[in-house]
Amino acid sequence: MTTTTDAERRGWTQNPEAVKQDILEVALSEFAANGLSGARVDTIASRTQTSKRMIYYYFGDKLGLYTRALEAAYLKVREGEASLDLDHLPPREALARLVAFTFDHHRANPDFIRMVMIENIHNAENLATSQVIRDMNVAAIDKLAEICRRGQAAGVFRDALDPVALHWQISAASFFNVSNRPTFSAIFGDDLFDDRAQAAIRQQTVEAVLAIATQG
Amino acid sequence: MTTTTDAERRGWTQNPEAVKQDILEVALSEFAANGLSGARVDTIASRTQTSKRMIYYYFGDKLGLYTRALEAAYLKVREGEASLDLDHLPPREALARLVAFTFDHHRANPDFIRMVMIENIHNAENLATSQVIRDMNVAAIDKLAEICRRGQAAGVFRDALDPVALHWQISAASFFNVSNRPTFSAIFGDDLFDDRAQAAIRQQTVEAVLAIATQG
DNA sequence: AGCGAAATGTACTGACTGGACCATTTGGTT
DNA sequence: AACCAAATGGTCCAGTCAGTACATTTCGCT
Repeated sequence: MTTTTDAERRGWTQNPEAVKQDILEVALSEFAANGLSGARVDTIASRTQTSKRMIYYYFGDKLGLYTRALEAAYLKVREGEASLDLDHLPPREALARLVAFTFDHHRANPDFIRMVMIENIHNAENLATSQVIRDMNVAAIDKLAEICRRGQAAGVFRDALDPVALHWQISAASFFNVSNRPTFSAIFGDDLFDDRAQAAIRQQTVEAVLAIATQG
Repeated sequence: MTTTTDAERRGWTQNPEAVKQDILEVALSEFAANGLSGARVDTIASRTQTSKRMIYYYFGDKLGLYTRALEAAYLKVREGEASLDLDHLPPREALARLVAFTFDHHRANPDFIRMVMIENIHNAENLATSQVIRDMNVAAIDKLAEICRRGQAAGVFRDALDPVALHWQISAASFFNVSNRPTFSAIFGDDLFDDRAQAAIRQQTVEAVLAIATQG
């Protein structure tokens, strides 16, 4: 992870990258847990190997730190998605796999979901300034667009099928499943969130998306 | 602040209910806009006809005010839903109408959506303590359960059809459409949120839900 | 016509919190 | 081996904000 092997002696050694990374990771979890205004810079600092001084040294201010943490969250999730290869599957199967994968992947990354929730509360003001994030996301939809193209060429998908609208459907289900779990289970109980029920929900979602995509 | 003439001074009539209502409405919009920790009690007070003193007099503390505002948001939305009568429609049409209505209704109540988002950020801790809200929501699903029952009796819906799981699907689409609009349009542009595109998304959602419900 | 409880106004405070300041150490370069 | 910029530590400050103390007004009830 870091080269802190010989750097562990004495109080501290200069290690800018490791310090930045340390701060970012703690900040991400703290912002995800408490929101932008709810998070405390002092708390972040205390959970770090370094000090508050370093936060301001590297990130300028609280908002700067938040923005970088947001980028880090997107980056981490998009990296996880990159491993998915669907080119060898026929269109319907590829789409089904993509939906199931997205569903599971969101479930596995609650911190990312929470960061996006928080960003939405703030009207995406900070995300809007990050070209990095926009590029990442536009790239993320390419995989889906390619599946749509193949499906239409094969005549199994509708002609009027907008990849963005389809992405919207997939995201809606996968995102909501994580973002609204607290209120949903407070009202209706936890039953829908155990592994068996989640598998059923996922299957339901796959079917719903396939129904939308399929040539009627 | 200003010299009080007799006319102005008369405005000082005791009117507890109106004062409470005034505070609640302002609080709702302020909490919805800025979140629990982001909202400022002083700002709420200043936008009110009354003073900060009254907020603490009637609501105890910030969290108490927030909880009451959350309840008010739920109440307002559930009232709007009550007007929907679907008993005279056949099951499939009733379900289609319910989905379309929910989609539009969520769109029309962004403050409610934002309050629920905020509550999810806080792990529904405050919602969990409010029996009022739980009752309201459980009642809200009755309408859907009745449609499911009729559809199954008529043989047009699947036997294994959980009303709660179906409600989950409907909510996911309708909620996400409002909650994630900022990030979504920051990344993919506003196109998906003009009236024409929204009508298409709504239709897509209706089809998706019908596909799930329909006897396969 | 006045008593008392409810309702309201004004001014204040104690704690928290983001951020700044100054001093010190490190490590590469000359 | 001296120097300097980058990196780090420790401490403090100035503004903000939730909440409070104290005083005053209203009004239903006798």
